[in-house]
Amino acid sequence: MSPKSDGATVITAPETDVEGVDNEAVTKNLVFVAAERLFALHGFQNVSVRDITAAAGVNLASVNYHFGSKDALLYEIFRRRTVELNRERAKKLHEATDRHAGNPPVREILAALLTPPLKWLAPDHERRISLQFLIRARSEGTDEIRKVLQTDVTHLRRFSDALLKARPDLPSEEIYWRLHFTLGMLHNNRFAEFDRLNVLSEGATSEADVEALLGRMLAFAEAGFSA
Amino acid sequence: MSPKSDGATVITAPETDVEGVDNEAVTKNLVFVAAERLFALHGFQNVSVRDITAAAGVNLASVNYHFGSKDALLYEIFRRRTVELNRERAKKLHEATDRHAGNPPVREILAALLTPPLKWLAPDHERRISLQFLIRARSEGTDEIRKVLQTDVTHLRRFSDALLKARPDLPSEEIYWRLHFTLGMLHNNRFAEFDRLNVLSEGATSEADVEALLGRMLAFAEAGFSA
DNA sequence: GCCAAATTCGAACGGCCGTAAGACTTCCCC
DNA sequence: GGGGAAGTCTTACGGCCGTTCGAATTTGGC
Repeated sequence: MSPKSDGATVITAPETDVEGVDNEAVTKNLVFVAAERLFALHGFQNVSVRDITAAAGVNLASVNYHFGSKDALLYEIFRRRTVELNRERAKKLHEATDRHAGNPPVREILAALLTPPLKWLAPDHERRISLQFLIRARSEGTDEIRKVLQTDVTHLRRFSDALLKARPDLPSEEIYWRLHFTLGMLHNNRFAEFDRLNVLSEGATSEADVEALLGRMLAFAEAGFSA
Repeated sequence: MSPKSDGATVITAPETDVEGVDNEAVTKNLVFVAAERLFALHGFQNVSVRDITAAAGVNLASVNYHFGSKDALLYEIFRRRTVELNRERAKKLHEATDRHAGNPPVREILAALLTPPLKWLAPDHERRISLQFLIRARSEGTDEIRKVLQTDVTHLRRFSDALLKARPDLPSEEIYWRLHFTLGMLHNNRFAEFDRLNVLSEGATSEADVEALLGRMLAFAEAGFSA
């Protein structure tokens, strides 16, 4: 990506802290934020350590000093954002469970799964770029990330269990497949796919209204589960 | 990917011809088949020209001699497989249109869109690896591929037009969004995602039965369009 | 204000990459 | 069977990559 420009090459006001507060200007945080942004926009393989440190305005050796390696940096960003996103989802699922005496309907379960990432997608949301990062990391990440995605399904199981309970009439495999389909819909929300959709619809579709998008996705997925 | 092994490192019986017949052992075809396979399994960036030529059992310079560059090789594979897949889809859509006096129902349109790629997904289908290649190339490809995907929507428009006609009651934007969702479901059919699903379902799901998978996807998507 | 630890810095190393140059071989047409 | 084109081979070039090293600098506790 070297020949390209990036708007602002130096991150002046990162909105994310690495460990606590008052470390906005700390090198480690500058690297974290710049790397997340560049990985999300251009992909892991297309961004070099030099690109990251240049964008962050720090020394080349910073990545290896603070994170150990480029791979470890990617993994740390991935881990933190995943935890953050899944915590929001789990909280929503928990609330829905409380609201419905331990057995929420399909729509509420799907809402708990889809609402947090779609909220992040809003144009002015501070996690907008993080969501793009997560989507990319899922398919372009390192072997370690891929292994974690395949191995650690504890978070996802909360949702499949809830769905199994909400639809005891369906064969369990059917539940898993429909969950798989729903996740496919979600992970298709990449900038590039939106651009393609906008060309196809000649501007009739706008992903800026995430509330509307969430409503459409929920309606589509819920109908799919009721098939 | 150099440290890894790949089962068979030398392609002995390629099932694809570059231009006509009787060129199974021709260098260009050996490169084409080996590259498609390696790109599909490991991704474009993780496969070097040396990996390809070694797997094909040909000289290092073959890629640049026959295709011009590594990028051009990727693009040629992408273009050929895309044309082939879209031809099958267009044929099915055309047949459905004939069968229904120019106005096929939603399910038949979706079947024309989904059946060819899902057929390719069958364990013994000769295009199984090609489909994985196409899915990967869509998100990991070069700038040129990404530009083509965004610019050339003529093929996709055949399907959106058919859907608009089948559901004139729906706002056009709604049609485009639901088509976008359906494509998301389709593009989620990667080996890695199947593995994850199998772990989650503890083996209850099997992607080997593509007929059943097609039926599930069609049912889910059709229900989504009927929401 | 001192000292040790933590951090930042400039510079370079070894390695793999895509590509090209040039010699050599094979093929095919006349 | 001779000659030119097409294809194959060896070799290496220039470049960017992730990482590391040792020196310089800053930081924080006393």
